[in-house]
Amino acid sequence: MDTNFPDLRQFGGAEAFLRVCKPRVVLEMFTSKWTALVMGALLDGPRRFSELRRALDGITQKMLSQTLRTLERDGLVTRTVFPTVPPRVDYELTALGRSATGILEAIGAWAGEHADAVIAARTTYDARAAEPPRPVT
Amino acid sequence: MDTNFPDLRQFGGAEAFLRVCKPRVVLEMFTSKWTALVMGALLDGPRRFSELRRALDGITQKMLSQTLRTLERDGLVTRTVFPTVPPRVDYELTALGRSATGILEAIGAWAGEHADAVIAARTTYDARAAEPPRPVT
DNA sequence: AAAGTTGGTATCCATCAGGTACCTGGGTAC
DNA sequence: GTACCCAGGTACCTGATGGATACCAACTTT
Repeated sequence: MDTNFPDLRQFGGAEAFLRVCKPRVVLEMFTSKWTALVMGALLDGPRRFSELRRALDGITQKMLSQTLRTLERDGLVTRTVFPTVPPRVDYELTALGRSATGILEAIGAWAGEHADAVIAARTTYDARAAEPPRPVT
Repeated sequence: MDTNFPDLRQFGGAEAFLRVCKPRVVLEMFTSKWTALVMGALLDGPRRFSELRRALDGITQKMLSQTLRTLERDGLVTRTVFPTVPPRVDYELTALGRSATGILEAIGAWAGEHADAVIAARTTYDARAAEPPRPVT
């Protein structure tokens, strides 16, 4: 089965390839700790900052605003400021953002089917690694 | 649209929730720099260590063996040692591992459709951020 | 005897994500 | 006066990730 794994030398090595690889860009959108959770909390519709902060019980202000800033920069979330008093800021998934949650659903679906197998494999592996070393007969 | 975002307080906060969240376990399988690339290089069939090292032009021995060790622990890859000389070690995707590449394909598919939009959004956002600050009329 | 091949491990170091703590600043409630 | 709400910003600290380098144990080749 000849799948088309690229010849990385043509890109100047793996490092250079990773910098131009679009799936990698997408993958990195979700690698940060809070991204998926914040997007999940926005699925039901727009939310304001303090609502999110409560929904994501335990997130710090810094990480919430940092995560939202990144999502906004990537075009996944809009930020709307109402110049009322007290100030109010709404965050809402864009169409792009909603479509991106499809990836999270795919991960969730696979996790539903296979996460237990992964966890079991880890347990087995760790148990084997902890065994007393073989006597060198 | 009432999607079922969990009440994190019931888990003792987001931090505690993340520790038991299976999609999170799966997500973290792919967060490390080389995982996806190594799995991609194994799609065509079993490969030995030095073949992978050449295919992943630029990866260090340490990172390759570390990544493979993690994949083996998660049950995605098997490691077969041939006690020949010089030593030979084959790595091969398990059925679980092959099914996990489906996630990478989903990411790749979404990237094909939307990565440009994300990149464009970033450019726009960065340009706006670099604008001279508004005069406070 | 020296050097190469294979598949590693050990050690040190730089970078960075994430967390803590404290700041702003206008307005309201006590 | 004091304290707290909102929506953040900023400085500093730490632990994990990953990279560079050196070393290793066979055994073969030159």
